[in-house]
Amino acid sequence: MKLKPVDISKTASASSIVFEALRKAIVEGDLEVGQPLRQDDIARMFNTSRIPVREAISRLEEQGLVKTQRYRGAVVSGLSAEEAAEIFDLRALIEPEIIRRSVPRMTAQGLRRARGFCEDFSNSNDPMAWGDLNRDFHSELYAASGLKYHLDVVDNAMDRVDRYLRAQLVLSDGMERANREHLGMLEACEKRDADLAAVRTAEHIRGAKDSLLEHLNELGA
Amino acid sequence: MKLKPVDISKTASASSIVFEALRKAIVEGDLEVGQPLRQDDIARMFNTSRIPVREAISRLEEQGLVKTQRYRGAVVSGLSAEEAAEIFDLRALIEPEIIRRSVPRMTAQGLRRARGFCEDFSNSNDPMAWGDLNRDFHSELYAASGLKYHLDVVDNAMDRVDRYLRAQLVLSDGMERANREHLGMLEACEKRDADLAAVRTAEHIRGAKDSLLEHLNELGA
DNA sequence: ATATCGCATATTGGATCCAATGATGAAGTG
DNA sequence: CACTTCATCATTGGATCCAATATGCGATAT
Repeated sequence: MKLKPVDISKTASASSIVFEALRKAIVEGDLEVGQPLRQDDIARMFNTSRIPVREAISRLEEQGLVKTQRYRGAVVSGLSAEEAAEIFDLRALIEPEIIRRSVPRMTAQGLRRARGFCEDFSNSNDPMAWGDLNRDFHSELYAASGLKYHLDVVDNAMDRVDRYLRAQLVLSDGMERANREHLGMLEACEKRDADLAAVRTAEHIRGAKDSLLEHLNELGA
Repeated sequence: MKLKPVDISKTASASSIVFEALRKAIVEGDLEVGQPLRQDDIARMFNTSRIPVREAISRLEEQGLVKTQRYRGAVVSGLSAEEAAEIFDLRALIEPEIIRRSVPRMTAQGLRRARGFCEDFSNSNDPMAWGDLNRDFHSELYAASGLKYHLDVVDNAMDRVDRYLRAQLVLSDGMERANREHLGMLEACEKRDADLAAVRTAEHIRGAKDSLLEHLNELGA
C-alpha cells in the first residue's frame, strides 16, 4: 500500500480560510480601496463567528493589506503613486538577483513549465487571467533559486502592487510588451545566461513601473 | 489653553501590547528557539484573556517569528545557518540602495544623531545594549531616504537575524570591526559620497555575515 | 437656521464558555 | 517484558456574551 503523505496538522483552520479568501479578494481588487471590512458580515459569509475573522484581519494588517483603527474597524489599504513606485523599485532590486541565482539551477522541466505559462499568458484573451499567469511565470523562474526568504519578500511586494500590475497589463500596449519582455527573460534563462536574465528582469520591472506611472499621471491630469 | 494633540484612536489595544512584548522578547533572544508559547501562561502574565494573545501570536506567525501547528500551539522559530545567510544577503542587497538614496537627503542633525549612536555604540561596555545601538545607528542613516516600504522589509529582516547579529558582535573582534565599519559608513555620508556609503554598507553587512558563518561553523565542527 | 447636546444603534475589543484535538500514562494482553 | 488500548488531562480553536467606543439622528437652545 502506498499513500501520499499529507501533513494533516496543516488542514486549514477557519481563520486561515478567511485570511486567504480576504487576501485574494483584496490583492485582485475585488474589494475596493477604502472599503470597510465588517467583521459581522464576513463572519456570516463564512458561517463562523467573528473570532476567526478578527484573526484574519489582524494578519492582513501585518501584511499591510488593510489598515485598522481601534473601534473603527479595518479598511482595504491602497497605495499612492509614490508608494507603488517604491515597491516596483524594490522588486527591480531583488528579482534580478533571484533570477541570477536561479538560472544555473533551473531544470529542463522548470523551463518547460515557464514556457508554458508564458505561452498561456500570450494566448489568453481573458484579462482576469493575465495577472495570475504573469505571477505564475515569474514564480516559476524564481523557484529554482531556493531563496525562500527573498521569495517571501517578493510575494508580499507583488501582493501589494498586484492590482496596479493588472491595470498596467490592460493599458494600451501593456500586454504586448510584457509578453515580449517575458520571452526575452525566458530566452536568457534557456541560454543559461544568468546576467542577461537579471538585466532583462530589471528592465521588465522598471518598464512596468514607468508605464504604470505614465498612465496614472494621465489619469490624474 | 494649549493641548498637545494625541491621536487617541491609536492607543494600544491589549493584543498589540502582547504582540510588541512577545516580538521584542523573541527578537532579542529572551525566548529560546523552539520554546512553546502557551496561550494561557501568556494571558496570565498580561492579565488578559487568551483572545488578544491569539491575535498576537497569529501576527507573529505572519512575521515569521513563530511557527504554529494546529492544536499544538506556537513555538519560537529559529534559522538554519543557510537561512540566516540568505537574510544577510538580502540586507546586503537592499540597505546599500537605501543609504544611497538617503545620503543626499540627510540633514546636519541627522548626521549628528548618527554620530551620537555610533559613539555610544563604541563606548558602551554593555553587550545587551550593543544590539539596540547598532540598529539605532543603521536606522538613523536610512531614515532620510523616505523609503517606507524598503525600511519595513529591512526591519523585518533585522528582526529575524537580530539574535545572530548580537552573537556576532560579542564574538572575538565583532565589536571592534563593526565600529570601524560604522565609522567608515558615517564618514562617507558626511562627505556626501552616496556611492561610497553604499559600498561600505554592503561590505559591512557581508562582513558581518561571513564572520557569523565562520563562527557558526566552528561551533558546528 | 444653526450649532450643540444627548440618546439610540452599530460595531469593535475582550472575557468566558464549550468543543475538538493532541499528549500522557496506566492497565491489560500476548 | 514489550506493545497496544483506552481513559484522562492539557491545550488550542471557535462560539457566545458583555463592555467600550464610535456614529447618526433628533431635540433643544440660542
